[in-house]
Amino acid sequence: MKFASSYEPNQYESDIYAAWEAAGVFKPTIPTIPVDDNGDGVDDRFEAGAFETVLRRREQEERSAAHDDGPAQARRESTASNLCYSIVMPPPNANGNLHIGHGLTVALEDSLTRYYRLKGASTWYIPGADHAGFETWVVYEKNLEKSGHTRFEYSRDELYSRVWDFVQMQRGNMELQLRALGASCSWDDLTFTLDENVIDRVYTTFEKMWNDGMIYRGEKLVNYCPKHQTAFADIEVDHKDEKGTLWELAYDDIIVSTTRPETLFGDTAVAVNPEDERYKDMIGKTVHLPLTDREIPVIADEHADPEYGTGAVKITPAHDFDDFEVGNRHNLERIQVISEDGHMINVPEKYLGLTTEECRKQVLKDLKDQGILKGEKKIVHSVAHCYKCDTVLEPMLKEQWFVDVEKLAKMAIEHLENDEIKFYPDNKKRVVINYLKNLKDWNISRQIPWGIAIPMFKKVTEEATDEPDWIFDRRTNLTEIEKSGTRYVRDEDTFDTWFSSSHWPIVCTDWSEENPTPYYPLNVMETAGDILFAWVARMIMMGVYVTGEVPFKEVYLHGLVLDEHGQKMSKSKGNVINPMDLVEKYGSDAFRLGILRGRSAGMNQAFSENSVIAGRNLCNKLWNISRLVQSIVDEEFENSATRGLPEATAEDEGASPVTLAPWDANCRRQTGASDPSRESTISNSLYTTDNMGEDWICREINECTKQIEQDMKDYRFAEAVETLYQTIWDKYADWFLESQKIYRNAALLKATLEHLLIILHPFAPFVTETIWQNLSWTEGFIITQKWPSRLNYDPITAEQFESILTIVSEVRGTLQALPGTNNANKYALMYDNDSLVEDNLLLIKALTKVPDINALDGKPRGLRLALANHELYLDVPEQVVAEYKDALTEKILSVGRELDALNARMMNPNYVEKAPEHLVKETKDQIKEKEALIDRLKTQQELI
RNA sequence: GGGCUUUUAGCUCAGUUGGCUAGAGCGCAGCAUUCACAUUGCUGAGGUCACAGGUUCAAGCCCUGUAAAGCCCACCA
Repeated sequence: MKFASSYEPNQYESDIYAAWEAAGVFKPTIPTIPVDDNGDGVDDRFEAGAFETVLRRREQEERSAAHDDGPAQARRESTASNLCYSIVMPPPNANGNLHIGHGLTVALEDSLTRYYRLKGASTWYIPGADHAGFETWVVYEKNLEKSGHTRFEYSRDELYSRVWDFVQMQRGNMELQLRALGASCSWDDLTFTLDENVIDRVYTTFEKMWNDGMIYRGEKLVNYCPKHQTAFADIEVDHKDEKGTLWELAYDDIIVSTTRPETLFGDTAVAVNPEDERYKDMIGKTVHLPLTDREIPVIADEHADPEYGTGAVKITPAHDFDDFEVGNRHNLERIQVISEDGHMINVPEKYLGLTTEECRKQVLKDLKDQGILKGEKKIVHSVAHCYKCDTVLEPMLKEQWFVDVEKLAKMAIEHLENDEIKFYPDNKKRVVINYLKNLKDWNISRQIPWGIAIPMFKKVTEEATDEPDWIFDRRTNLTEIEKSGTRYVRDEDTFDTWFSSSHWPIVCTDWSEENPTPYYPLNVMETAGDILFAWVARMIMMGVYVTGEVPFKEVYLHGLVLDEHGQKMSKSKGNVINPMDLVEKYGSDAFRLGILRGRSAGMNQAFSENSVIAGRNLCNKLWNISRLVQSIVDEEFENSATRGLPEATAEDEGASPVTLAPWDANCRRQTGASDPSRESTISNSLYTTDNMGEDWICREINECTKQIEQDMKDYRFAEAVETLYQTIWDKYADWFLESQKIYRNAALLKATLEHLLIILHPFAPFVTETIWQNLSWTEGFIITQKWPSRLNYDPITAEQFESILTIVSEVRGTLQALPGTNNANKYALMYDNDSLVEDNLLLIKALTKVPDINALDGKPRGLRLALANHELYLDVPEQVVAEYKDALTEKILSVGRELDALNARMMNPNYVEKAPEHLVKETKDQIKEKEALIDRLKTQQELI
């Protein structure tokens, strides 16, 4: 016996993965770089006919799902991109560990990759690693502080190289974990977000934008974390509702409302609504700013809401986003009173150097003493927090680089409205368009060293020349450069990580204008729904801007993986599930099957260990199915000389160049091959279907395969897994294999098992490959097999088998319901004039476990089964039948209720008139059947 | 304020263009045991499909409204 009695994933998974990797099966089969082997000056990948066999298969598929073809579609027709399937991995943190979300991502992406690989595409699943700018920086800075140092002791370049070393030391776990999850990605093509080609591409884009006038330097308010001393993009800000106080302060005759009294030193106006009668007379006058000797003007601006607070608002353009806008409209001075490390500056001596919090207390005290504080109210308002350290963010006036997004957004919207990207779930497309329509200019400067340096240099001002103040230059390894005799120093800031990430599909596929690749646009972008704006929207803008084409044809967004009670996982709640623990405990396949179960696009959904256990059970079931099938096939083929099994012709074989030696009894790989004569017989056998169950299982497997094809097209992973689960377990094992214990059909067993293994492989790669190798019927890896074509069967016999299923189920149910236990082998079954039963005596006997099945001799006796079309009796003594009487009455009643409902439907003239004909006919048939059934049950009842 | 999503069995979810006598897994109850598999097999219980109206021969599905839960964007002096 080659197979152990249960499947132990840990014994096989890493070996299997290593074998795949060594054989190079993860690499795309169509080259990713241009080739011109025939020397005709044309990129061979784009020549039609180069991959005829694949193309033919593709065409068939395309034809069945033909849809309108835009110009881009037409251009790609008959080119290599038609045969390619590309997908990039959202890069996990290079020096981190994978969390449950990565587990889901890999399960989804790798299932797609493996499916399309089996379908014959040249698949390219491109792995990535993220330098995780801010995250990594925070961790590094914490370490630095622990060792008693601060970032200010080092230059930017020193810090960069220190973090680089730090990351290198920590690296590697993530890649190992991706392997453990079975990700069939092309490791040679792993892209790190700080790779040279990434930086290069980012600089090229930046230069293009600079030349196009889309980059500007501006002093604007940005959200600034005083602790981390860096600015954030709007999208990185965590808004939280908090309780606060609204204070009312008397600025002479006007009472203003504020939540931030300490910023009053930065006030340069008081605004009232132009329509507000209360303050009309004040407009244009000045008021005294408390605690200072300044006078500030009263201005009219729509921003002041007469309904809110006192209707008058102090304006601090340097420390509030709305006030900044008001300041711009009225040309107000911006006075910065809070420094970048959160202390008071440009304020009277008394307050100088206080933290904002200390200052607020002092200011309130002084205002109260002077009678200026007129009132306070508790309110709830939303406050911006640092998403990393939870510090309250300070709106800070800073010179930063901005991208004018108007053109970018407009182009992206055009392509989106042109339906060039299909979204799953589809409502997200509208959400993205809406976001892009309201997008504000994008602050791309970050004040952290760990990232891509902004390639801008500032003129050293002492030297007065006509040269521009800022110039673009790629030499960011230098802090200072000279150009046209003028000295320039490098801007110390780095790019917002999303600026470079937005190039991901371009850099991963190595697209360039000179060498467009058939792998761009990607077939699908699969990622988490919560980075729809930060990443997906930006990739679309950047893709269109750089390449003129959308970066991907479809977007699949997954939701959050919640805990088993639908709660968000968090360290503080202690409900975090580590995917690697589950892989360790139940195997990679079990994890993948478990996490895909019950999951649909865009939804935050619960996940529990139970679903992984269900997955593990399926793997074990499949393992044992294979064990049984192999034992039958082995036995049958040993006698095959006398049986004369037919042989397949050459074109039915799926030859593959890679071979693995089979495992021995201890599931370790042997060096030698197994008996070649036996192997060739098995691998060449063709099947015929000899009985109804065989036709039936072929039909069911075909249905299942078709279903999976549709599900994969629609990204319905959970449904695909569900279908497989039921086909393998309920149909193949519980019915077909049970019947094969009676009628053995080795060639069919082989064909069907291989078929099932292949269609399960995208979801459970390890167990299917392990079994494939153990069976060693067909050469090569399962991962590179062909997606199976339909099995041949006779539909009429397949349908007839359903009757057997009904009979067997009814016998089992009735036996259970009869008084007493263990009834199965007590009572014989009798049939009257029923050829279906007569022809399948052995099978029915085996499935029902009744001791005997006989033709009825003489008058009917015993218990008649509740079957409309079959005359079957259980040979039960009258006394037992009498005890069963209540159950029988209940059955008659329940069938009667069903019959009433059907009759009511037919009594409705509108139904008969308007419903489709086939439904009316169906109802009529059902009525006939129910009537017959009731009739039989009633005779039975009278017999008692 | 604007937008999105969800509500179906004890739990987690399916239910695709209306044809439903509403399904699955887990859980629960009963029965089985030298069988490929106890990570098993068989049988069963369990649902006014959130609520109220409407359209239709027919509504879990379509329309209108209500309620509850969750999310996103904007505002919040």
